[in-house]
Amino acid sequence: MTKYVKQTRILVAVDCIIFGFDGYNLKLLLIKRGFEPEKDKWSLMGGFVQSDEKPEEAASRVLKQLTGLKDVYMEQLLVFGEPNRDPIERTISITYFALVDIKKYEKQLSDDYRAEWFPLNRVPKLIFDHDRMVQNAKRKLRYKAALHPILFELLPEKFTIPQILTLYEQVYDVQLDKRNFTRKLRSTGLLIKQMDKDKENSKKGAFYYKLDKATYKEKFTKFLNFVSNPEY
Amino acid sequence: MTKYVKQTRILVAVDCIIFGFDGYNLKLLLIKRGFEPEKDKWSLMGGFVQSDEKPEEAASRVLKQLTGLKDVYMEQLLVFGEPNRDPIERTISITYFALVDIKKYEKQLSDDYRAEWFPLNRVPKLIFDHDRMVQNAKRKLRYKAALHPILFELLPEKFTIPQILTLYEQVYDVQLDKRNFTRKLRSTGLLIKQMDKDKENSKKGAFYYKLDKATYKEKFTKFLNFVSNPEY
DNA sequence: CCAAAAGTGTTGAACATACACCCATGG
DNA sequence: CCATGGGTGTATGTTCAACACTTTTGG
Repeated sequence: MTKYVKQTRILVAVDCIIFGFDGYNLKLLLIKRGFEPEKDKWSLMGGFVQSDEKPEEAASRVLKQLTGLKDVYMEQLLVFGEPNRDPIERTISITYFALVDIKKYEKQLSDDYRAEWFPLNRVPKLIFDHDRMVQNAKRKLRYKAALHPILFELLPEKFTIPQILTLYEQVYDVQLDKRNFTRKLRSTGLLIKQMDKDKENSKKGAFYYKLDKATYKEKFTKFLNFVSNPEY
Repeated sequence: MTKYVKQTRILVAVDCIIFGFDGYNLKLLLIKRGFEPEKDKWSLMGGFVQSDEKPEEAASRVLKQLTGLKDVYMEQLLVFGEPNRDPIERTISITYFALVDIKKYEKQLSDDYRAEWFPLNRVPKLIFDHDRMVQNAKRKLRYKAALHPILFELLPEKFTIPQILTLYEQVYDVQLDKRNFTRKLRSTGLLIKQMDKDKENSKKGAFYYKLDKATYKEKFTKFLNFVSNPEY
């Protein structure tokens, strides 16, 4: 059968907004662009969708290239498609956000792409419309995390309650009451208490917890309420 | 400057999942496809993104072509991009949902495209992956409408509380308590009571309301709670 | 006058918030 | 022994869900 005639074919790219949490700050992984235009400027990690590839496969591939990680939590966000967003040639970009455990990220790989983690409030100016992409992703992260337990994806396998608290405070830029927060968290049934403690951050030490994977999956679509009236 | 070499250019389309409400049932607007492949099969309304056009402009254009309506509530949903989803040539489709006041839709225009409204539970088999697109849009509609007052976009300028109740019941396929629902609705401050009544559906007659546009805009991003623990 | 739909009122339970205190321990 | 951060407990107000009754009017 014949092709669709007289229609414009367009370059399709993916761009990844990669969030990480180091225990203190929420961070964004950026790279220095290796080719023209805008060579050596800060940019999101991205790549073109190949001819035999689904967009989500392209996003996973790109993420793996940069971080060495697979099976990472990713979610499709907005498409950015203004005709002139890329000065070289029209390119439509599908954005994804990725939530990674920053400690699993292998430092040496970053050097290939000259990657760097930036605290969210110190992100440099980015190329093209990548600033808007980041804004949108931050907004979406807040929105989603207010209702679903996705922030656990940012934590290592073993984590403490004070760590989660800090994470939520970082994401929403608010102070939370640790007592009420702890109660809510425990009541979800998502946590399994471990026997050992993290003694790095305090003298008393804080118990480690693991995520109850079964409950996590089951309750993922249920609406939670860790943050009341979040701004997003 | 040179173009990006050796990359695949791909057809980019938009497909619109158009919801309407006739006072009794939630409906979907479909067309009979006018060209091969899959000519004369039921399909979503769609079109290719033109070379000078943003994707959202393409979606608005396509919607206007079919319904004659502009300034319609639209929202970008998922991108469907499997390499073989269109058998003729690879096409990536960006989906949008549109919420229209069914009464503003002019019947005669539909004939050009052989369009028809289908109650959501009687939607025929659609071409390609359009079934999945509809499923996704239904899910997203439920999700969004549980938290934000978007369903007002489906109602005419003047509407009654029993009408909104029916609408929510249709969307979530549940029975709601009219007393609790009415109280929640009134407490939002979104409604302005009119002096006249709709006498079509009951002997007593139900007061008309209008949407308070200012409050609507202001409260749009606030989380509401018309439906508790919605399935989505 | 009565059926059918609109509209108002009450109450107990669940949940959220605000706030105060004890615990463990490294230095 | 004390400063520091971890952890538990309680009282109060708000919100939600369950439920019963009155109002209006066309036929």
